[in-house]
Amino acid sequence: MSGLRARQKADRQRRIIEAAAALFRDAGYEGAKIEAIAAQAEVSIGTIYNYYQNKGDILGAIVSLEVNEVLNAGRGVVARPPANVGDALDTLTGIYIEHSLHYLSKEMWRQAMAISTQLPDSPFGQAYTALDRSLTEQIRALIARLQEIGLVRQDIDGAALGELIFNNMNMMFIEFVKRDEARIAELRSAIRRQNRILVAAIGV
Amino acid sequence: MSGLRARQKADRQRRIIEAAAALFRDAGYEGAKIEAIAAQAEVSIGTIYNYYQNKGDILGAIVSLEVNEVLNAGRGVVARPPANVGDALDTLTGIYIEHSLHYLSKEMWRQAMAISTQLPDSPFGQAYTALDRSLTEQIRALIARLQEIGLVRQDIDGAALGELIFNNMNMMFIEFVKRDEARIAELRSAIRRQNRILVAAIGV
DNA sequence: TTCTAAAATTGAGTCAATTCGATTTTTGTG
DNA sequence: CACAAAAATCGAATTGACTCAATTTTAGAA
Repeated sequence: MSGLRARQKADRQRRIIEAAAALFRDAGYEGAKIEAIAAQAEVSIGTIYNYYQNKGDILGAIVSLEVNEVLNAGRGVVARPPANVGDALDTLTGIYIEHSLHYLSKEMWRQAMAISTQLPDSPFGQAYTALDRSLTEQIRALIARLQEIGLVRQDIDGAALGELIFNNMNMMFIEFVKRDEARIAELRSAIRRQNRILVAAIGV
Repeated sequence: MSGLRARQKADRQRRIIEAAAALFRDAGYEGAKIEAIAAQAEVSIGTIYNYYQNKGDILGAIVSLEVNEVLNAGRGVVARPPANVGDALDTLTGIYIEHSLHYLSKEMWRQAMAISTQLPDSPFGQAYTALDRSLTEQIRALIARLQEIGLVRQDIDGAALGELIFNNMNMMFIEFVKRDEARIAELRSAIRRQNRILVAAIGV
């Protein structure tokens, strides 16, 4: 059986995440005091630190949920890509970007990115790096798929290309979340413009 | 005349920066307490906050010095680029990367990057964004130069290409400073490998 | 059921960045 | 030189993330 202790643990963890997500959304990351999260989750401050090493890790848990959803959504595109290199890249990129602000505000993204650079060895820092790598791998998989189909030249270094595309998209996304007034549509078209150079170079 | 007040101000500012730079280097960013910086600079805590909005801005002032040096070093390459697209990009990128750890440790870079994402509207956040833009502009200038010389095709969208190259390099640099064990040589060769795809595509 | 060790919770206390009102210094005017 | 306004300095008090030793709860053996 699943034991009382295990059940309580799962329940407390869920309450902490729910309380934190609500407060991050309403008050912002800085505005959400640990004391308030603890009160809302009906646990003590100490318990929160028993579950998470620091405030950033709580945000990290929420970010991971989001990015994993994005990765899932991307699988479909890799499996059945549009029959055109430019569209294929744009569709995958589009899924990433459109989903990105579903649960996380720009401020939450900024904090998450900052923490992952500041503390690359913390649990969240490592998880974030792993998520970035998964996204890179998914783009590489798309390119490999396009090479199989014959839409991308076989002699292209797919691994390097995938990383290049991811890095550029990611950097554009970072700039995007840094400017509150930046719009998703502009971000997508800027990335499309940059990818166009690559598309011309790698198509058969 | 330059007034007592103005002279004292400049002198205090210099002392704060010198004290902070020394302590950041010796104790790390987190380890350098504001109280210690104040003591070493022979000013009070309050005075430090009169000159800088927060601890991050002090680091920001130091980072700006460094990046401006890098930009200066880059001018020479743009003026007289190597007679080969791949080498031209590699030389400029190389200057950026080799200089980067001259005054700033990886930990200082991590903190600086984190702060610039976390607080994009703080004085340092805006300065950092401006520095990134200047680097992008310099790469664009190099490409424009290569187009003039006839080494890069005229019909290439130089602005988009420059941004693409900068974004990729910058993202690689971020990953580099996140891993203490990463080596400069590996970073450069990874970037060269990615640029190779572009070089093949844009050369005449 | 009773008891003990292990696991988990708790919140008062610590630490360091940042604030802010009182105090001091500089400037320029008469 | 004397003086008042402006500019700058100062550090004690505030704030909020995080720690840790004491306490409570659970598991499971006898």
